[in-house]
Amino acid sequence: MAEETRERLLAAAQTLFAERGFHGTSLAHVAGALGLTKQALLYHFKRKEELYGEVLRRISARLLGVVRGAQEAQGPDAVEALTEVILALHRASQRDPQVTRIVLRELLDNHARAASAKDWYLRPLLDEITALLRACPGQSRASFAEAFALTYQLLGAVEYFAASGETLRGMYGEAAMAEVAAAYPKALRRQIQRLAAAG
Amino acid sequence: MAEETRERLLAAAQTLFAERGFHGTSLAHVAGALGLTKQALLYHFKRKEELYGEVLRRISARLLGVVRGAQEAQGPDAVEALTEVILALHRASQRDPQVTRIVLRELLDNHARAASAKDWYLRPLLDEITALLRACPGQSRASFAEAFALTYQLLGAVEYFAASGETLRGMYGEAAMAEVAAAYPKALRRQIQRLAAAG
DNA sequence: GAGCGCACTTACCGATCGGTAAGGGCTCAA
DNA sequence: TTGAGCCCTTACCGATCGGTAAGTGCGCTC
Repeated sequence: MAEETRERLLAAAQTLFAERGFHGTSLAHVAGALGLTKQALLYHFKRKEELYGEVLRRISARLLGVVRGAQEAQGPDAVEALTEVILALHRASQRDPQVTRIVLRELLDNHARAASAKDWYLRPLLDEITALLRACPGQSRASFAEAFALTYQLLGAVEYFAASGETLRGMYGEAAMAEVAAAYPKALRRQIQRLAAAG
Repeated sequence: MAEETRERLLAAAQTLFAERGFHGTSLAHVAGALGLTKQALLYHFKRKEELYGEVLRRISARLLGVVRGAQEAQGPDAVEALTEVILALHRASQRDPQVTRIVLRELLDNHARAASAKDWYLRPLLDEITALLRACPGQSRASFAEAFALTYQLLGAVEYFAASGETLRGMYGEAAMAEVAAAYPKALRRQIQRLAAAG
């Protein structure tokens, strides 16, 4: 079946793009991961950019799903919803660091392209978190810029940590980093509560 | 003079590595930025890795200089010193986003290599910030893991924002992002004071 | 002014890149 | 039994990659 091969190719491509980036990943390498030739890959995706674009599209849909899901699981309380959204992003990024890696790479590689695209694929995510933040009692009088700065601090804290995971484990050891990983969501939660609470 | 050419090659290489990554940067491209052939570059640096390594070495030395400088400019007050260190890193990353981009790329590309290197070139930076944090009254009873989590949240907030600058400007416009950039150090300062203060 | 070495060139190498062209084997319908 | 179409193959293309080998011109020393 073509559909199954397509899925497996996309999975292999996601792994390799995350690991080695767009330039560092060859079509032959992706196809080889399934025991196929690169022409089999080119049969399913006409160009390398098409393959990459499809990987990105699925990632962005999935991230948005994480955010929406966390948001809906909570009631209308903005602080709780914001907390759950950030923690859900943190959990997702820890469970599957590939996604974080690719998002970061996209930020680095295609900042020129992304800059001209008003509708960057992560923008809905940013806008939703910022809106949630401004709905919190502690930030009710915050300007867009102030709320956005806080959004980015939260997002940066989540994503940067996820991207660093493997390096940190190598540096400090598995045990020490397990402790840090346990402390991380608690610290995130505390930070959100401090800045979201009234007063 | 050889030394001057070497410096200019390193500067060009830094720009291109930041922009397109290790795999996406060719020796011919770096040399071409100076109007030279790639063999001129290979005369000064025997291998591509040697060029890249030298760029990394200078960046790490410079970052450590920023941290040490900010630390020494302050008195023995840990909260003030920590604040100044983080803000100095923020200013440096805003002034010269290339450095941030390369550090992030290194995190993504060489996590396997970096993981086996116990002395990753950014480790002193992490350790110093963590030590500063634990010297703050609000964190005096924090474990290493707890303090390290906070360190990484601060660092992530600084670096992720710097790496995103160009994309964000393209998405939200120059004016809006100028406001955010103005709000950012204030938000960082507030966050540090909240978590570092006694109580 | 002959010789020497520094800084750089042209010429070339094999490997690998993304992508095209053409064909082969398989299934299934008529 | 034949023909169509799907999925994948081998064969090949020009461009570009990092890197080697062998000069070349220029300035300096003796």
